Amino acid sequence: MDLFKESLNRYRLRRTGEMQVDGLVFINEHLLPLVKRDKSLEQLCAAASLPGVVGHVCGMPDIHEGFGLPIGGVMATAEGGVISAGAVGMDINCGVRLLNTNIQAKEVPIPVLRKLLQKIEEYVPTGIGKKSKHRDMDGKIFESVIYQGAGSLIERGCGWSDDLKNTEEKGFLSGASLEAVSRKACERGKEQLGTLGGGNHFIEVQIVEEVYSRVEGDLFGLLPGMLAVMIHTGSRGFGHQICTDYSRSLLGAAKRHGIDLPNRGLACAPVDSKEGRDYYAAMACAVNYAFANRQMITHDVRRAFGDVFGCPPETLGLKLVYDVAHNIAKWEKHNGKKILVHRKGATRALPPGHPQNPPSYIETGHPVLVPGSMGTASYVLTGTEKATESFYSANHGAGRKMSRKSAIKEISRDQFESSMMGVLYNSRNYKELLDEAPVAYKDIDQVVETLVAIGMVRKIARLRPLGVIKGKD
DNA sequence: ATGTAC
Repeated sequence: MDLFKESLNRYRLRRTGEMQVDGLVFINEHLLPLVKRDKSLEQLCAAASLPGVVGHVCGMPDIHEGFGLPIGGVMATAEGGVISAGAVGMDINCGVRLLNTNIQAKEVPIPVLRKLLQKIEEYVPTGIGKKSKHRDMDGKIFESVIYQGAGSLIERGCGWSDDLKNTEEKGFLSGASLEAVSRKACERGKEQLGTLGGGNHFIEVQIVEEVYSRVEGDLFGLLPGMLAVMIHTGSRGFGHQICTDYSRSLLGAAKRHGIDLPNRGLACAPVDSKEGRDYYAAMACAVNYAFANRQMITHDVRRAFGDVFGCPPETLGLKLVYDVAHNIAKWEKHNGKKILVHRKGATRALPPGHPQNPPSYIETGHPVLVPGSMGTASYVLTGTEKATESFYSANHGAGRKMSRKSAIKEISRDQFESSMMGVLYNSRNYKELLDEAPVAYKDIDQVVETLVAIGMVRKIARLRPLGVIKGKD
């Protein structure tokens, strides 16, 4: 593997062997050794060998090994190129949304915060395999969610009209078709709308700890000392099943279309083939489902705030700052060409003035939401014109540095508890949260500063967790 | 990430 430093925090993986394009890795000296311990750079090289890949295959500073494309990877293909399920990820449209509030954190004593977390948990089922409490949301409503995304729920009173304009793609991707989705996936999906899930998914009550740029902070409704709520979840068992189904069928498709796969995780088919079109249609279903899932949880979080503070939720602010997808493939125009950008553990980060920004954020660029690990800070960023090489993408979080298995084995109780000082969390048994312990993740400040130093993103605000809800069994 | 199994 031929990796060399080209400029500050920017490394080139030069084309060798089957690679069609170079790779670019945005990383600093502190993070690079962590990345070299796993197979993520090899996985970038493998992705660079797929037919029709264009530009550079990119690695973000939070990159780590995944199934197919590494998490923290961006791969774009041209019309006539391929689409790959493993380059989107298991959790299709895993993403983050942020709500602001007009509540001063210092006015909320710990017992009230605890009550708030309990009330949210009462409304939002958390953990693997959990089912929706919105039993009225199955059947017909499932179908409208699949085709209309978050808007379908807002029409039904589970949200405010402004929510949609502050959601990436207005909460819906066109081209969805349930005909491309297995019955099994639908059965799983129907039962899980409005559930959090497990793993790195969370709902956090945060304090706006620092605002770096007043103009954007004011525009996003993020003022120092105020409470905010961050929601991190995706398409649950629905998207997972779709990825599982297509990872298999795309293997056969690749073979039929004469594509020599570097590994099974990158199973793919030409975008204009039957299999490629079907995967896109199924992925769009899961994208819309995930936007709706975050919308439903938003609705439940607002209800919980209203209950605990004893007033209508809209009097507490609770406006949707933004909602971004972290795992998605989308047709976008770059340099005048229509390309299919696969982002897996990467966030779109449009620069100011870009027409795809919502009108209210056109002057600044939309908020880029980057969650830290449980117990550590999250960031709100904006994109810049310098991120053209990554197709206007930024990192999606801190990124793991330990596997779940080794985290459970190696992290002590003392280490866990000291890393969670000052943060409420919903478990008495620290062991069930060990795989998500802050020490299992890279340093979020290092990760964010890597891109800030290059000028690919700007810091707007830093949010510190006060209370976190994680999924557990 | 995930009813951690075809």
